[in-house]
Amino acid sequence: MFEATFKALGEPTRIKILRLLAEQELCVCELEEILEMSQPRVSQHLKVLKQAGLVKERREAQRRICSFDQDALDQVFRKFDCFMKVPVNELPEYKEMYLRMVNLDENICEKKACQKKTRRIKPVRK
Amino acid sequence: MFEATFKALGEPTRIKILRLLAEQELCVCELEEILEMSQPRVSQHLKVLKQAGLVKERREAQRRICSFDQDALDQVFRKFDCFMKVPVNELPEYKEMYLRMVNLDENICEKKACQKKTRRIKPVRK
DNA sequence: TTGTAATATAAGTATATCATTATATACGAA
DNA sequence: TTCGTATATAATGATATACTTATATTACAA
Repeated sequence: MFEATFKALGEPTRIKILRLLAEQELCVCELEEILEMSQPRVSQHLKVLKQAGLVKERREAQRRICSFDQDALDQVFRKFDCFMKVPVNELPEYKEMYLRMVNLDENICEKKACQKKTRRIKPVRK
Repeated sequence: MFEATFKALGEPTRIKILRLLAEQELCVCELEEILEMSQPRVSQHLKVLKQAGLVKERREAQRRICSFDQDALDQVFRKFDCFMKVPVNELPEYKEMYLRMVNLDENICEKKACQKKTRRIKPVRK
């Protein structure tokens, strides 16, 4: 859910595009000029941003005017904040992990080390 | 600056680790058990999270106990929010882009199309 | 209806990232 | 000081991502 958003934000070119769009709406061609980047490069990054819901598009003649969706971003951040702060046992997708967490053995590490030892056929220590 | 953070958050395994650490501090071995993942896998993702400043580490005998740094995350988000909301001409690293933006030619697209046309040696249209 | 502007997509390549297996390191206990 | 636990790192392979060049698509204008 927020993965696409964070991935989109984790790339410098996309950050630049987003920052410019936060200032004013721009078409692909204008971004190309401002960023001094090739048209496919801009276009491809815009696609990622649109799929992440961070950029909206409006058409005007042949141009596609892009704009930054601040509300969408705020919403993702709010959701992420909730996700991180709610007790983990209230997250269905973490149910199994939660059970393993509360049932953690004090000596879990030693047990694992033991497993490794038996698995290790040829230790070959220098 | 926030790039490392967003990159770190844009990966499902790291999100899981972070979410678990938000519940309680855990050592590598315990994460390994809860996530049912290999030790190097957990260790490598933790490294990314630590480098992004999202995870802190405390030593206790041989174990390294990891914890989630909520304050660091909050701070990154606040900084990002400022970055996105401040006027772009106040961002030194955007100075040149800003100048190109305010000097945008109305007919920038047509000019670019013209450049392409002269560059295109062999159009070879089917 | 055809040409062209504006943008998207495809193909190819280079680099980055993720996972695994194997090995190294660091430190405490015996 | 040696052994074993806990973790880190290296090497490798597979997949993903970013960028370029080339081409396709779409819609307006003549």
